[in-house]
Amino acid sequence: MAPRAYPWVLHVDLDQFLAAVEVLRRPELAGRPVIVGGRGDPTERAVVSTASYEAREHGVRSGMPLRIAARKVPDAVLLPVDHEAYTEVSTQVMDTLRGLGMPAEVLGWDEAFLGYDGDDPVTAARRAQEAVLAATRLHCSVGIGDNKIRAKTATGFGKPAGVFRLTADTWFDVMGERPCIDLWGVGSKVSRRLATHGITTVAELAATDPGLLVGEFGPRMGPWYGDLGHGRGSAVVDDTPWVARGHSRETTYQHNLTTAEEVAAALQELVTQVHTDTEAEGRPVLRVSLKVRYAPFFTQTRSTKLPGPTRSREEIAGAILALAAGMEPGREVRLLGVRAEMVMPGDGGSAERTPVRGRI
DNA sequence: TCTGGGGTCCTAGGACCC
DNA sequence: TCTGGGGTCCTAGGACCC
Repeated sequence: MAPRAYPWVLHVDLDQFLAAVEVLRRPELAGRPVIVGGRGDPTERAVVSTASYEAREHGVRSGMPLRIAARKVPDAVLLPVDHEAYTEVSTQVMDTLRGLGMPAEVLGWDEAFLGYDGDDPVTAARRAQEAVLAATRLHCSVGIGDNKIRAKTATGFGKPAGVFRLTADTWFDVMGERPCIDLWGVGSKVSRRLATHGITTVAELAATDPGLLVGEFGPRMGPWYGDLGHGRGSAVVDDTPWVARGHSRETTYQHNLTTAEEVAAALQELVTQVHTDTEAEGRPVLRVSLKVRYAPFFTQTRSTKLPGPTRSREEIAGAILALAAGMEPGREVRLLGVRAEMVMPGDGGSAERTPVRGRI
């Protein structure tokens, strides 16, 4: 199906996805606080990926250091992240959704937009929930909106396992008095910058002079934030398969690297991983970047355009090592990362991009 | 409390060219 | 001797999301 706008957009979001998958294969964990993150070892440098609702009751959140989470909930079950397992279940979920006859735009492991062209979106949402439950025994929440922003926002009010509808007519009743940071795309930094202009709620953001927002955030982001305040956005659901612009691998080392030899060996490993990822797609690499996080937590990135597209591991390694030559000697390294940007299919590597912010 | 990993897009400044 | 204006490319950094 060619991407097009739909009168209704459904946003399907699995409830506590990683934790739910773990409980599925270990039913004795049902009802217990389950925390999935890192290698499941709270003494390591790692963070929480997903916590079950029982663990969230104790204040555990995604992104929290595993050590802190374990301290908050001493009797929690800590489990390692199992990418393969989640990918497999995610594929089942997305195939199930596509089987409903609506286009599905997949957002990650556990989320998708569906386009619905009919007059009973609530029934369509219930059908999606039932189908996912029947196929995988997983519960999901569904937000219904007249565009993607409102559908995505609605989902939060439907959790867990519910359905919620949000449209232009109800947007300000539901969201108007909420803080701007509740908006999808507004984080802590932007919310603070808005606050310096006295803008703290969604309704205030919507009422702000667009010129002020352009002055503060630039010609693209300014109008984007203004629209966000109104809940305005695209209703186009695009189910064409995702094509990555690049691949990256990074590692936070359990013990800081201290010697040039350690750094060189670690970079070779990361280059090999990234090269394997890009080769899996058979697409040449055009640009590489090196990310270095020095202890205690200072991050730098360096990137370079390659002389031409290449599929050679050695050429990529050479470019990364050249960038690494600029590293500060003698400084302990907490993290190293390597990224490779590939030529986009059907493109010499210089074609214009379709901006997602303008599309969503 | 001490901060993962894999992605995307936007902005800004400098270089370079006409 | 002091110095325009616009366009494009490249790189670094910022912000956000799942």
